[in-house]
Formats: sequence, C-alpha cells, structure tokens
Amino acid sequence: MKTKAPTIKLIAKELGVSISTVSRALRDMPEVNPETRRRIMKYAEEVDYQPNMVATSLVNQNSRLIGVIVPNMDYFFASAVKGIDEAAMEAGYTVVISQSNESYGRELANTQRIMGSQVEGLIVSLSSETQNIDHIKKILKRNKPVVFFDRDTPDIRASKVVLDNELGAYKAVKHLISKGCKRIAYLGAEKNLQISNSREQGYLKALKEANMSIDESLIVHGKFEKDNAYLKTMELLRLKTIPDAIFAISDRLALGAYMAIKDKGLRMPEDIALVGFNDEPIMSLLSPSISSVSQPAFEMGKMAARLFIEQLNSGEEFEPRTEIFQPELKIRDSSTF
Amino acid sequence: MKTKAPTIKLIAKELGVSISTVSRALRDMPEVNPETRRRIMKYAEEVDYQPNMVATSLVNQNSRLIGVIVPNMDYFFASAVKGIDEAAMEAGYTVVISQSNESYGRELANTQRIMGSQVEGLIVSLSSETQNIDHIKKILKRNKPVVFFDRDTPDIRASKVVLDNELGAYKAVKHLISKGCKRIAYLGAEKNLQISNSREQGYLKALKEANMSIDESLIVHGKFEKDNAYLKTMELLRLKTIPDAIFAISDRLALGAYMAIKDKGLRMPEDIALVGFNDEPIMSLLSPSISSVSQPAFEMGKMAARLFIEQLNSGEEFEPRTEIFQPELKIRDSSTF
DNA sequence: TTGTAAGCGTTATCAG
DNA sequence: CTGATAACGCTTACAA
Repeated sequence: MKTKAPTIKLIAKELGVSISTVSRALRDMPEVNPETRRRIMKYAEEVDYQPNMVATSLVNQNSRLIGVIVPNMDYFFASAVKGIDEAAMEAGYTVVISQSNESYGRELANTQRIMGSQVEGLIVSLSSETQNIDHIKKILKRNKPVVFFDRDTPDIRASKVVLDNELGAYKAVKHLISKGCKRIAYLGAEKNLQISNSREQGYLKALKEANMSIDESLIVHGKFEKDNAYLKTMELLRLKTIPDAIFAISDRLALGAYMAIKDKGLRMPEDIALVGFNDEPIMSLLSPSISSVSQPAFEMGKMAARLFIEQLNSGEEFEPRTEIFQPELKIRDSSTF
Repeated sequence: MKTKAPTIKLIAKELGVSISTVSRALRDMPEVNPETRRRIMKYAEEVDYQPNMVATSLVNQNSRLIGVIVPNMDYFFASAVKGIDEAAMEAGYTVVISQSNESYGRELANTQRIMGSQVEGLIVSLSSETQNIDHIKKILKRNKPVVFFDRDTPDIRASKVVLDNELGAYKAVKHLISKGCKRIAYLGAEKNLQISNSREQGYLKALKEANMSIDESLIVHGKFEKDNAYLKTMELLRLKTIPDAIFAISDRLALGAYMAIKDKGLRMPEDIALVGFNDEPIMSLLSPSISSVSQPAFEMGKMAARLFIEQLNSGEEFEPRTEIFQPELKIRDSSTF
C-alpha cells in the first residue's frame, strides 16, 4: 500500500550497479551496455520510478517552471493562459499560475511567492492598480526572464507581447464615425493602465482625423469593473445631449454600458451605438449583439511563452523584444444601422 | 547588472559566520544571538536574499506546490481555480496548473508532467473523455493526496468535492414541471461523465415523482460542446411533437440549445422553456435571460484546496472525505410564464 | 550561541 | 562501459 517513491539509489542497490550507471541508463545516454540498460529500464518500470525533478532542478539550476501572474481569469486571460500552457508544454515546461485580482498588494505577494517556488522567470500582466514595478525590476536584476503580457508599462526594459491597442481603438472609432456617429464617448479605466491610455490615443486619433471636436465630457476614466462602467454610463446618459455612441476599452466595461443603456430604455444602435474590446463570446450572443475589437489571446499567450523560453535559453546577452499583434474589428448589431 | 542569486553560503562567508547560523537566523530560530541575527538579517536584506525553495524542498521532501488539472477554463473552472489559489495562498502553497482540453491524452500527459514537477499531489477534474484512471491511482499508491473536483468517478477511494448534482437537476426539472411543462427534454453529455449521469438521475426522479412518463426520444446524450448541443437540439426540434422544455446539464450546452431555438424562430419560454447548469454570468444577460442551476464554484475550489492540505498534513492515516455542496436554482425569463 | 558534517536525489567529472 | 566522488543549497542532529 504505502510505497515511498523509488530513487536511482535504490534501483542501483537492488540491481547491484552504481548510481551513475542507473542515472545514465535512465536518461538514454549512449555509453551504457544495452543489456545493463534493459535490466535497469525493466526494473524502473516495475517499481514505477519517477525522477525527482527537485533534485534535478537543484543540480541543473533550473526548474522548468514558468511563473505566470494574471489580474483575473476572464475569457481573454483564460485563452491566453491556455496558449501559454500549450507552448510551455511543447517545450517541456510547466506553468505555475497566480491571480492578482487586480490588486497591487496581491500582485506583490504573489510575485514573491511564485518566485520563491523557483520558477525560472515570469510572464506577467499587471493589475489595474499597479503603479510601482520594483518587484518586477528585482527579477530582471537577478537575470531571470520577464515577459510582459497585454498589460505592460513603458517604464522597463523587458520583452513584451501586446496588441496594437491604439490601432484597435482607432478602427473601432473610425467605424462609428463612418456610421454617422457625431458624439462618441470613450469609456476607459484607470489612467495608470497602459492599455487604457493607448486605446484612448486611438480614440483621439480617429476623432482628429475626422476633424471632429474632442468633448471632454464624453471622455470618462472609471475603474476596470462592470459595475463601475454601468454607473459611468448612467452619468453619460444624463448629459443634456447624450452621446450617440460609446466606445468601451473592454467588453467588461461594454457589458456595464450595455446594461445601463437597456435599463434606460434606449435602443441600440438607433439611440446609441456601442463597441467593446476583446470580443468575448458573449458579445455575439446578446441581442442586440455587440461589436468588439478582437485580439488573438491564445496566439499571444503562445508567443509570450515562446519568447520567454527563447530568452531563457539565450543566456545573458538577450535583447528584449516586443511582439505586437493586430486587432480585428468585429462588427455586430450594436453598431450596424 | 548580472547578479547571481545569493545563497546562505555566500552570506556566511561574507559575514564570517557558519552556514547553519545564517540558516537559523534567517528562519527566526530561537537560539541565535540577537546581534548576530541582526547582522545577518541586514545583510540578507541588502543583497535581497531569497531562499532557494528547490533546495529546501529537497531537504524537507516537500515542494509546497499543488498540482491542478482542469478540463478547461470556462467560468466555472476559472472561479474554482481562483478559490483554490486563494486557499492555497493562505496556507503558503502555490498552484501549478494545467488544462486537459477535455482530452484524455492531454490529461495523461499533463498528469505526468505535473507530477514530475514534484507537486505534492493533485486536485483534478476529469476530462469528458476519461474512462481509465490508472494515472490517478498511481499517485494515490505513492501516498500523495488526490482530491477530485466536480468531475469525479465512483471507481476510486479518494477525497472529493462535488455538487449535489442530482438535486440540482431535480430542482430544475421540478420547477419546469410546476410551470406546466409536459414534454421535458434532457440534454446531456458523454455517459462516462459522472456529472452527466447524476444530473440525469435527478431529471428522471423529478419526472417519476410527478408520474410523468419517460420518453426516451427526449433524452439525448451528446458531446460536452456547444456546437454539438446545437445539433442535438435541432434534432429535438424536428420531432413530430417537439419538447416544451429543455433541461441542459451545462450552460455550455444550454447556449447551444438557445441558439438552435432562436434559429428555429421559436419563442422562449412560450414555445419552449430552457434551464441550464452552472449559472455563468452570461445567462442573466441574454434576452430572454436563461434559468440555470448555480454552484458555488469559488467556495468549492477553496474547499478542495483545504481538503488537499489537510490530507497532506495528516500523513498516512487519512480517511478520504467527500464534501457535497448545495445547488441553487436561478429562475429567469427562459422558464417564467 | 555557534560550528561541523551528514544527507536530501540527481548530475557530472574523472578515473578505472 | 562503469564506478567513486563532488557538487547543487539547504536543514538538522550532534559537538563544541
């Protein structure tokens, strides 16, 4: 019943050979007598020997563990994590994951904890609260790879995998303009969120390009939450002249706006159009369905893991790289007149 | 720039004390001279010393890593994983995660890989394909804790955290009956999925209790996918007399049914009522909103982690335990006449 | 209070 | 082809 895990030492003793021979045989090294190898393999099989990776990690100074910290597990990050896991698996790595719940304190604690688990580095997407990234810089100083994913910060020299957020927003707003919208609101999140800023830039760029005036009262920076987006939208809908379209920088926010619009009894898109960001599956199921800018989350996750591993293997002299993915606008009922 | 991680050996040499003294000081052991301790702490702080958990793991024969394998990362599992992570964190554990994508082959490979990472055991939710669980039994034989989560199997003596699935289904169907539905279809998944069977039992129980006849043509076992559910629902809607209600054992399937019903131009609930399972957020946002049986995923995840850790600490003589959570029926438009 | 030394399970170097 | 032996970074008797 109670079986302690067998070690190569045990196998060696049992078979009357040396530890090193067992080690070599088990790892398919060339210089082992075929017969000896067969005996060892057979016995290992019998006792269901599993190499102790902790010991291997200690001697090889590597754990084949990739640390991942995400702010939450919504559709976007779940897909990304799947991509990371996929690429990690292919390269023989395993993913150690942790969620910050959009809290800076949690992110800090998780970073400590996860690095303590001897992961070889970190793929991280910053929480919406995070302003200070000393905790990440420390890792870089230790010469361990860090890859920023989606939520990055300009303030650091590290590899990144991001979407061309400005372009995504630009496409969305340009689309609304082409549909004849004149008063397009911007529903954003915390100002320290890089993605929020980039998307705001895209919004502004589209307006300027169309020679439309920028109305500050239509630009709102709320929190990165559905409920807050609901509140902020309600405020927008109480303006003397309400916007005729809302561009939300995330589906999470778009959903809040959607509910506010419905609760106000307004029609979409007749009274007000709406475009979100992320293209979560739910967007196409709602009635009316909601337009959204889609990002290839799964592919981005894969890329992040690949970049990470590449960086890991390249040793010291690695030049940080930024991989930019292209957004795609999915046009649906909420912006189709 | 390039800093190698400092070790206690280095600190010891630098400070002219012995390795053991450093080790003791760093771990707040009593028998250390306060002054010596201060010096060590201070220096450790300066060089940002981080204990090497791999080495500690090797000595202590524990990694403080919990392996988690889930079939996918939909809302239910994402919430559950959050719960696991939360409880793990509180106890000083870290989560190593892996998704099987509902594939038995993947589950097998991931189990190998993840156990190789020296996690102390596994919290697992079986893939919908899994029939054989020898890979799990092996872990148990090694005396490592295994906790089944949601998707379990009767065929093993291990701890489990599950919902009272039969009750959930029973409640849903009973509700439909009370609303006057006469021909209630059951939209299920693979027969080897325990949750599918339990929910079918609940469905049958409710019908029998109401003295309603069981119509085999209304009981369908498809695959655990939205698209397949769509197809299966279309078949149901082609029957000479179509059902007046569908109970889907998962929101994923309910969504497929929802789309089929819409595409057929039928009204919900007037022509056909619908109840799902899991209570994903999307269910309340659709129009009509869809009724669903909700399970406390987050709490269940927490419980799984707690059970796991408890089992870990209790050593050999641990009696497997099954924790059963209570479902709650959320009634919405799709079944409100 | 501090130091020495053995040991955790592997890998790798160097002789045989 | 095989076997000692040191080393990885840390903990823990046992000594001093």
